Amino acid sequence: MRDADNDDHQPGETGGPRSRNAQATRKSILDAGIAEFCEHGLSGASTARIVERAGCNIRMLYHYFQSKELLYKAALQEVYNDLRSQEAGLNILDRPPVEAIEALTAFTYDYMAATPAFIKMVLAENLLQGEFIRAIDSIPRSSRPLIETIQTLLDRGEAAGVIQPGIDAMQLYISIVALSFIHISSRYTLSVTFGVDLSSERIVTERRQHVVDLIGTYVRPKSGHAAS
Amino acid sequence: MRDADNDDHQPGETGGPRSRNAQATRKSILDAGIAEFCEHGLSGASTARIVERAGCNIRMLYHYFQSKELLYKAALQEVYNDLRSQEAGLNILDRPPVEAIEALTAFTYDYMAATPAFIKMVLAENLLQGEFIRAIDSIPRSSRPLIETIQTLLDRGEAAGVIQPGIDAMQLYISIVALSFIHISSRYTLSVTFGVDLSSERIVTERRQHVVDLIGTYVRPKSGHAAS
DNA sequence: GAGACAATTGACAACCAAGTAAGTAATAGC
DNA sequence: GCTATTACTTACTTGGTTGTCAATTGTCTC
Repeated sequence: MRDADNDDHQPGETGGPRSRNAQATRKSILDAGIAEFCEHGLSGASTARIVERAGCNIRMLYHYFQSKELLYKAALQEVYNDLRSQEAGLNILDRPPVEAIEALTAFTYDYMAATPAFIKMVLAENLLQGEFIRAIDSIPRSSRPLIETIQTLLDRGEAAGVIQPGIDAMQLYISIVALSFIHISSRYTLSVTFGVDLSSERIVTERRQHVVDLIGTYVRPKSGHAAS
Repeated sequence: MRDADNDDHQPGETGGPRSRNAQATRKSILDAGIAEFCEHGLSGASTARIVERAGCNIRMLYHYFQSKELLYKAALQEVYNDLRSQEAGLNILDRPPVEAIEALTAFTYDYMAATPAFIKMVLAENLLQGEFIRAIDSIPRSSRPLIETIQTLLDRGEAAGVIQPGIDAMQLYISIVALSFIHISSRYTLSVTFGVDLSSERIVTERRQHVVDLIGTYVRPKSGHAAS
């Protein structure tokens, strides 16, 4: 990304960082934007605070991103790109169906636990009714390949008698996300209404087991003839 | 709170509405506030739009609620009160354990589907890190009675051999909420990434079945000796 | 070292927000 | 009827917002 790209005035490979480090400034603004949007949403975010976090002048934000909304759009794209590229490294098709689905569940759970920024950006975007995510070229239908992979696993497992017939791949994946998502996305409200700290390591670990169990139990055949 | 209910200078029951309808004005501002906070969150909400929706003057908002934040707090309390009072009418302890848990699941699913304002307020409040929900007297630990009810059902079912031993009541309830929540709370982002309209009646109905199934399968004993 | 150009900046304009002061007018009690 | 109360309103202040202009400074090429 650093040098293999689009600067039409690129004066050739010199090896050192360009002038006063434009790429680093851009990145620091993007990161600061993600943090700020996670804490305050789009309308609550302040461009002044963003550049304060980034340690640069407000003018740079407009120089690199034109407007607060375009920065938000770039931030949204960034967090989705990260998820998709991590998913791509999973290769669950190589594994036995039930094991593969449990691995996907564990991966999703761990990803959400490790990446609160993704969840917060998703919350913010849903409060905005998906106004921006629709307009990012790389995102629409980007989950389709994963759904097809899950469907393949379900078909294989069903044929082998190790998976309960009739499970819908999309509903299953939505449920995996749901179970991995809620205790982070609604951490504060749930913690208060239960009187328990859901961020505690004990609860997070217990829940991981619970979620993998729940999905594992669901996909296995009910009638106990798990042969083959 | 101090001004929440019966005015202490209530001059007796006269039958007609009080003077220039103070209660109706207050209620219309509260409702308009809920709608506005659902659409824009706390910081994105505009007091000018709220009073426009409510059909009254901006000064009335400050007269009845003192500030935008206190109106937000009142709105949050309102949506939680509604959920708790509906839950209270369920009486699931009278029913057989598995049936009771499936009924709770169906109720939760239907409530979330029918009450998007609850979900949106929860999202907004979590983006605010639960700053306000903690400060509402009636809410902290308000889910505890329900968790105890679920625990009682699980114990009974376990003793009768109709429920899988070792299930944690809180984790189970979190999962029920999760499964009922996600397709509403993340409707826009999920619809875009899947390329499917999750609000469609077909999907919503299919998902209800899926969720009840998932929970029902999980709580039943795995080893097939569902006796008694 | 000189010059050029890109990265960066301080100061500011235009705007919109929440919240307020001081008043108007409709209703209730006498 | 008249007076006191109080629901309600207009017009405004104050402060923060996004976005911009003109100028400055660092770095690279010559």
